[in-house]
Amino acid sequence: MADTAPSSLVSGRPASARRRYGNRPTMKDVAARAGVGLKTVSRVVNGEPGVTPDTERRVQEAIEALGFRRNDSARVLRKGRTASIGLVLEDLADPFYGPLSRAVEEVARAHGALLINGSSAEDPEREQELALALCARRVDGLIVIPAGDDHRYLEPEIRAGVATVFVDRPAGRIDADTVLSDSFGGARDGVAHLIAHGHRRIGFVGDQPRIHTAVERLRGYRAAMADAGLPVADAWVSLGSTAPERVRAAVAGMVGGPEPVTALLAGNNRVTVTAVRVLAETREPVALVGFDDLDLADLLGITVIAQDAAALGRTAAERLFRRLDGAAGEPRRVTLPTRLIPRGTGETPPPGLRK
Amino acid sequence: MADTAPSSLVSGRPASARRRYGNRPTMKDVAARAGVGLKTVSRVVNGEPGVTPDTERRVQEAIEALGFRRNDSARVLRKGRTASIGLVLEDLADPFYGPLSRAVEEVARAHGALLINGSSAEDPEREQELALALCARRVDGLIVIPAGDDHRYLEPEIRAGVATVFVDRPAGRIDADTVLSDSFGGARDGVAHLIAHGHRRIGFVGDQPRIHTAVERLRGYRAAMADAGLPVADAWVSLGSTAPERVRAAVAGMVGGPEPVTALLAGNNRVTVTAVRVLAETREPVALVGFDDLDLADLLGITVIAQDAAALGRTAAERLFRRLDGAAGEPRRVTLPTRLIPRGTGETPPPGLRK
DNA sequence: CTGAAAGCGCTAACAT
DNA sequence: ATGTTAGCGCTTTCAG
Repeated sequence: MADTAPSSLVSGRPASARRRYGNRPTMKDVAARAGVGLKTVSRVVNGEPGVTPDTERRVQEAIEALGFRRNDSARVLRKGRTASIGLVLEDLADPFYGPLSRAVEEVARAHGALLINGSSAEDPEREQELALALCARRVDGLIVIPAGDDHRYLEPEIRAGVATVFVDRPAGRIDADTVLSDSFGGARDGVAHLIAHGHRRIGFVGDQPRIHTAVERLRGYRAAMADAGLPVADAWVSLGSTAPERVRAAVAGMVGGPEPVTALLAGNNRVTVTAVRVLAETREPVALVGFDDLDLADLLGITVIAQDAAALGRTAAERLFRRLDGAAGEPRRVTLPTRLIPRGTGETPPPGLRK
Repeated sequence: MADTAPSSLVSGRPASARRRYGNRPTMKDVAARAGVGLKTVSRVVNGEPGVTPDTERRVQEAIEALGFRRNDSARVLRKGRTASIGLVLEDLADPFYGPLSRAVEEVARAHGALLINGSSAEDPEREQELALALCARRVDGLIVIPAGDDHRYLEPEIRAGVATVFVDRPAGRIDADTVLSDSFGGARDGVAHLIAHGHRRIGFVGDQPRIHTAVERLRGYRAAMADAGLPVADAWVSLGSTAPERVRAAVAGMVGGPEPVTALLAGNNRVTVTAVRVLAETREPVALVGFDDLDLADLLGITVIAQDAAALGRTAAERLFRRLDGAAGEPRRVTLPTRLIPRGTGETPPPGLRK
C-alpha cells in the first residue's frame, strides 16, 4: 500500500497510519466517506447553518458508521477556550468540600463547562503544583481553596487571563476575588451563646494557625470573651492539627486541667467530631458548640455554627463565570453569614447553674 | 508595524496579533527571546537531555521573563494522550462518593493524571451526556458509576481505546471491567445478624429497583429470611426513592402496620439517616442495621454494614491504569467484601425477648 | 451552500 | 548540541 510512500506524495494519510487516540476517525475520514468537504462535516457536527438536509444526512450517516466523535483537544487548541474550570480544594473526601464542589459543578454545567477537581491535602506545594497544572491545561478559570499563604505564583496566569476566585480562605499576597464565610462573626456568636447560657470558662480548639479561618475563629472567640469581660486562660486555647489524637489531647487537657472549662468551641467539623467523642466520656457534661454542621448532628443534639458550603461554591463559581463573561472591575470580597443552630449541647448550663 | 503585512511575508507572528489564551507567550516567543530554536525550548521545558547548561539558563530566563507556561492542549493534540481520566458518579456531595472520588484522584495523581468529575444526579441521560463529553475531551480512561442500565453507547469509545471501568454497579448490556461491593452478602449478613438476635419480622427499605445494588440487597435480605425459614410479608419490603418523605412513610408503615416489624434493614446511607430519625420517635425500640457506614454512627450506636468506598475507588482506578499500561485480557469483575459493625441498634432484641 | 488553505502550539523525526 | 520541518484534528478565513 501507500504506507511507505513519502507523505508529501499522498494528500491523505492512509487509514493504516492512524495511531493516536486509539485509531479514532477524524473529520477528514468522515468527509471522505460522505463524499463532502472537511468544513461541511465541521458544520454538521457543530450545528452550523448552511448545509442542505440531504448533505447533512449523508454526513450523519458517515459519522454513525465510523463512530466519529469530535476531538475537543483540537477544538480547544484552535478556539482558545477549554470550557473547563479547575477547583483546587483541600480534600474531596471531607464532607464540607463535597457539597461545595458539587455546587461549583452545577454552575459550571449551566455554563457548559466541565470541572476538574484537585485535592491539595492542605499542602501549599501541592496546591501550587495543582493550580499550575490546571493552568497548563488552559482551564478558563480557577477556583482555589488555599492551602498556602502566598499566591504570587498565580500572577502571570491571572495576567494571562485565567479568571481566579478564592473561596473559604483569602488569597495570600495577591489581590483577587474572594468568597468567605463569616468565621469571625460565627465564632463570636457561638461563644456569646455559651456565655448567655451561663458559661464563664470556655475553651477553643482550632485548626493550625497558618489557616486563615482558624485565626479568624480564634479572634471571634476572644472578641466574645472580651465583650463579656471574661478572661481567657492560655490553657483554654489550642490551635494545631485536626488529627484525632491531637484534638483528643487538647480537649482532655482543657476539661481536666486546674481551671477546667465548662464549655468548648470546636473550630471545625473534624474537631467537633473528636470533641463529641471525648466529651461523651467526661463525668460532668461539658457544653459544646461546633463550627460547621454535620450529618446527624441533629440526632446527637450538637449545637453548631453552620456555614453553607454549597452557597460558598455557588457564589464563587458565579463570580468566576461573570468574570469569564467579561465583567471588569476591582476584585471583590464577599462574606457569607453563618447560622447558629441550637440543638442541645450548646444549651447545657455549667455545673454550678444546674437545677 | 508589520501588523498589516500578509502573514506569508513575516516569519513570526507579531506580538500584537496574539489573541488566544489571553495573550500568552508560546515556545516560539521564548525561542525568539532566548535566541535559540523552538525545539531547544521544548527540550528545556520537558527536561530532555542535550542542552548545554548555558543555553538552558538563557531559555529559563526567557521563560521567567515572559511568564511562559506550556500549553498542554497543544501537547495533548500531538501526543494523543491527555493524562486525564474521567469519573462519572451520582453525586459528589454524597458522603459515600466523596471518599471514592478522592481515592481515584490519588491513584490518578500517582500516574501523573488529573481527574475530571461529573455528577449524573442518578439520571441516565445525564450520565451518557457526561461520559461522552469526557470522551470528546479524549480522557485516557473513564470510571463510571452507572445511573442507567444500558451502556452500549460507550461501545464505539471503548473500541476506540478509552479504557473503561464500572464501579459500585455493573455495566448494562456491555461487557466491561467492574468493581462492586458485595451487596448481596452484606445484606444477607445484616439480616442474619438481626435474626440471630431474635427478630422474626424484619423489614427492608431500599433504593429504586432499577438500581442494581438495591435489587442485590433485597436478594440478600430474602436469602437470609429464607435460610432461617422465615416468611416475608409484602408490607415488609419497600423499594423506591430515597427522598426523606418516601422513606419516612415506608418506615412508618412497617412499624405501624398490622404485622409490625421489630427490626429494619436500611438499604443505603440516606435511608439509614431517615430511618434513625423516624425510629427515634417510636414507642417500642425497633432494631436497625444500615447499609453503608456513616460519620458519627459510632456515637449514635448505629449498627451498619460498611462498604469501603475508598477501596472501591482505588481498586477501580488501579484496574484502569493497568489497562492503560497495556494489560490485555477479558473484562474482570471484582467484588469487595463488606463488614458488619455492631454498635447497638442491630443488637436490640425484639420486645418479646426483652429482659 | 460548499470547500481549500492556513494555522492554533506543540512534539516527533530528521537534519545539521 | 541545536535547529528545521511536518503535522496532530480542528476552526477560521476566504474563495468559489
